[in-house]
Amino acid sequence: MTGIDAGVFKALSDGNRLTILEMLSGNEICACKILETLDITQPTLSHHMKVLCDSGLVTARKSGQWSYYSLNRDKLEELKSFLDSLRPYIT
Amino acid sequence: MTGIDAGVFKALSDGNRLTILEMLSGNEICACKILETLDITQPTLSHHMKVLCDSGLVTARKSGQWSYYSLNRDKLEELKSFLDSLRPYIT
DNA sequence: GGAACGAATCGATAATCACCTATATGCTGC
DNA sequence: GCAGCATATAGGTGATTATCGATTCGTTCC
Repeated sequence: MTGIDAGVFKALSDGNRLTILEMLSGNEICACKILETLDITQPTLSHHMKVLCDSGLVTARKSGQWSYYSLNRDKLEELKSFLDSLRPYIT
Repeated sequence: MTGIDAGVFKALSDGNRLTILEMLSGNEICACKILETLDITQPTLSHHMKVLCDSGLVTARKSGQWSYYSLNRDKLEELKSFLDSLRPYIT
């Protein structure tokens, strides 16, 4: 109906990815910095960043050999709009 | 950090469950009504409703042999608060 | 009690996914 | 070119999950 994609929520449905999003709040962060924080290997982080980017929640910027990530405002707003459209039943 | 549970998003990460939530927007609906709409079997619907209830997004009410479901306002607010806490990076 | 109905549980299966190791790619110096 | 570093991809594995048919449970009505 609303046309929102379950894929966005699938991207959010992992503890490590939620931690990454919290790290990105207000910041643009390099992959290596995220790797220091999480207890996962580099390929696994790369996988998670791909999921987040593919979902549209995160955008990537490459500078030389480094990758910087940040939150995508539009997608966040889209998510909030969807949640706002869900009205609890008034008894 | 925020302490939000990835399980809530896991519950949202399925197309059928998103459709169910949209059906529940503003309404309290009987399971049999949902079953009419979705192209799934009754055991599968029962599974999805359990996932939604366990996540806290949906509450169930039994009346005789019927089960009625509705959205849980508090959990929805919790979700919105989390999304609000995610601030996009200002360039 | 017994039939009928809505809903939950059981058991199984195919698909998805998070994670790893190993390897490849791409960029930056020298 | 070559060494070194950051990141991406390939391939594989164990765990989770969406789905089904069959069955069970609980309620209603005769």
